[in-house]
Amino acid sequence: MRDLAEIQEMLRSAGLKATHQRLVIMSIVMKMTNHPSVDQIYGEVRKDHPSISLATVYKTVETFVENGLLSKVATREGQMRYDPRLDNHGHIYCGNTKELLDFYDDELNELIIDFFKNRKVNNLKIKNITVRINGDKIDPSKDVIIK
Amino acid sequence: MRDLAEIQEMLRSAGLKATHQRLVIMSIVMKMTNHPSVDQIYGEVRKDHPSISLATVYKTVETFVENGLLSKVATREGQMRYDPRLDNHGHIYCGNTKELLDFYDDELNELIIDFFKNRKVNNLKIKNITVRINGDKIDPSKDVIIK
DNA sequence: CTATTTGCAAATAATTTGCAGCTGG
DNA sequence: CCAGCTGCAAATTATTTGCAAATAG
Repeated sequence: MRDLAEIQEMLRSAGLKATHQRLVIMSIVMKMTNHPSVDQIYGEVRKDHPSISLATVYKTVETFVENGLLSKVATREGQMRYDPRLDNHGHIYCGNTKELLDFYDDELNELIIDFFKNRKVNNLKIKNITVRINGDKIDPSKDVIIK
Repeated sequence: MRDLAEIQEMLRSAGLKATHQRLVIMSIVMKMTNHPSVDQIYGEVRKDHPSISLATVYKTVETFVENGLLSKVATREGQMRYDPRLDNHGHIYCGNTKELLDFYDDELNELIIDFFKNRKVNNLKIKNITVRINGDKIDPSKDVIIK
């Protein structure tokens, strides 16, 4: 768990004012592991800080994305989710539970990087390449585990 | 270009009534190569068939997706697009032009299938695995080519 | 002090719904 | 004929915007 001073520093070095609202929102998003939607973030925020508005949550997470502090992912159904992890990773999307899960696999990353070294993609400046596994959880009360 | 009789047959064998609206919409989606949005489909539809309503286009493409005649993909920004191709393929998304392009690469498919043979994904019924390349077109007037 | 940021309420955009009337088989 | 489909308009949902008041640095 990161403390507020650290988040404050993170915001400053991104050139953003470290407002109360931003500190609250960032610390909550970092606590929520599973790619929350704006509504879910707002739901958490309002518990302790009911005066922070929904519009502020929208504006704030968008600011974070623009400044590279969060990334933004669409689910298969087009709902936007926010992810505090910025490094290269894949996603697992469970259509039945609507969960969007990170998955890390260096071997897969390497495989894909190697693959595209041998292909030439013309007229495109690649920002990133992601692998997404879509499926349904068999037992919704248990976790998905890759090994 | 597929003819109407063929589409009619396709609808019937999916257990759907071959209505005028469905024939028009399906033939237009099959003509549009680059993953149209509902609005883009509606834009084409109304040229020749101004009496077909937007709501009908929404309902119809959704019916097609439910019956496996089209697939539905969200762009990185969460906009829904419809794709007449159902086989396994990757997507290239150009952030600047908002184009969503199919890309076929058997070698990559095979690589990924092999990779997941050696991984065990527990508690998930996998529906599909897709690779998405996100980037920006360098020259928006030219095509992206992979070779 | 002042450029940014916030909260509110209203605006916009995308999609869904209820229901009466139409139509394919 | 009649279950399923369509068109319309209204409802819902998600997100954005304009602007006056608040505030970080």
